[in-house]
Amino acid sequence: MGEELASKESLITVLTKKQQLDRFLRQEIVSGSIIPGQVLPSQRQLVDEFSLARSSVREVVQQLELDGLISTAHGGRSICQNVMAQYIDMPVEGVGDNLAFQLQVMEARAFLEGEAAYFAALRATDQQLEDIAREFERMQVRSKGLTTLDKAKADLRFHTMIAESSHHVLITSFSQLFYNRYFNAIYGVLNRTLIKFGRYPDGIRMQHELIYQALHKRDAEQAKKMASEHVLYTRNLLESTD
Amino acid sequence: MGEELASKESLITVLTKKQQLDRFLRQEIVSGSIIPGQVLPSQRQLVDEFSLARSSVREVVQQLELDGLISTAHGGRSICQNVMAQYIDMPVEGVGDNLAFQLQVMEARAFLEGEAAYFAALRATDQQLEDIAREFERMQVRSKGLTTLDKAKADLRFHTMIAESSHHVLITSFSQLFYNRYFNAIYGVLNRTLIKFGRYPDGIRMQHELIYQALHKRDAEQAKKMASEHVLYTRNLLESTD
DNA sequence: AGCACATCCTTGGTCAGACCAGTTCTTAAC
DNA sequence: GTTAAGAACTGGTCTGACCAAGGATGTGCT
Repeated sequence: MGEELASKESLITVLTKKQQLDRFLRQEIVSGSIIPGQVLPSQRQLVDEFSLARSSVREVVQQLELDGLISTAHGGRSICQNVMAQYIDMPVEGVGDNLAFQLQVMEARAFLEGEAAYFAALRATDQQLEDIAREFERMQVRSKGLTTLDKAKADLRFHTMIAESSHHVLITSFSQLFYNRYFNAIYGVLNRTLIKFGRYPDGIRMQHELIYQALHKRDAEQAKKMASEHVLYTRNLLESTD
Repeated sequence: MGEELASKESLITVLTKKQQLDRFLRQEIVSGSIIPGQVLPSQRQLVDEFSLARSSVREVVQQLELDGLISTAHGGRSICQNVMAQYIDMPVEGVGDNLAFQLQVMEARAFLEGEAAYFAALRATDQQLEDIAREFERMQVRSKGLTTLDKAKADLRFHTMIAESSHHVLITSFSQLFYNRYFNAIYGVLNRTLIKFGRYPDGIRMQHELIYQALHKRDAEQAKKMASEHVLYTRNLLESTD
């Protein structure tokens, strides 16, 4: 019984500085404060901030690398890795133009956008909401003079910012991969709607606004609904061009 | 997969001393040169033998610990901690022989095998399909002279290869844990069928072949069906021994 | 003898400071 | 504006030291 007490005490014992650093970095990554692709604080910075020897900092950082959460490069900075990247390998090429495939992509995207918006509404910083608002305004102002490709990129950026604001490592990671991988498919959707209607439907602009408003009010359910509907709207546009 | 990359690298670049030490220690453990419970060379010994700084030795040793291969104790020696033992030994004694438990295991396995086969049909590399074919042939050729235990291991290996071919992290991870943890239960199934019928029923061999054929044709639905049926067949055999 | 206790040596854990070898940002020359 | 040299980073490794926690040893006592 004395042993049990002792073990309970061990649960209470304060974290060592090394453990604090480990927990801090993992928290930063998992919570989305450090987004995949962003750099981590340098080891020497961490030495100062956590009052540790660099050898100890290195052991923590090295473990993160072995866990696949970050990558280090001799001479360069340590970079937060996309945790999904190692698991996802989409081997098929050339399917970006396939309509059925594009429809599938939109299905997945509807779910993803919904989740991203949901968490973004809950967890986005005020700064991030401002950034999203600014990006949204820019999209409208410049919408006249843009090519379809630029439109697609702007659309991508808008949704990427929302995903990053979710502070959810899985959503951020997956959306990064997703968008990069299937940009062509998304671009194809915009192109088809342009061909069919001669211009981009007003619905898209309106939906973007509804999404932003829900985010601004931090109405998570509404944000999820709007984001999901937006994608499904685009999906239906796509299907109707068939 | 990681092994392939690592071995390819080793053909090109010379191993660093750190990598040499890492490989040496893992080899000692995996090959059984260092038996579970035995002590590892002290870090200072390794410093001398491999002409490394102790900080570098520590980084290697620490990784082994985090991989669960060894345990370290402040002031004491580092001790080999073979991972296999912890999974193959059943946590609760006698539960491996419990029929109801075995039936439950088979239920779960039916689902798992189905999913694994489904994704394997879609995503296995040609190399992996060849490996599975070769393993399948070996199972048949040597089937006469094998003990029940060897049979169970071969069966396990066959299904493990399929799971790994699924390229699906959840399936792979779970099946690894699952198989290791409930190996005894699976072994019990084979043993019961042997006791009841005096030999292994032909159905199993045939079903294995059907699974492989579906994989070879990359017919995902068929593969899922065959794999699931195979396990349910074994499950029914088990139940009929009651 | 057998047992308890203090001691010393070895071990793993941590630290500080240094050097090397790459990368990245500045800056000055063109 | 471009480009090339260099300064100022970065991560990777090394050295040598100290600390704290076993484990072994020896001593003293009963």
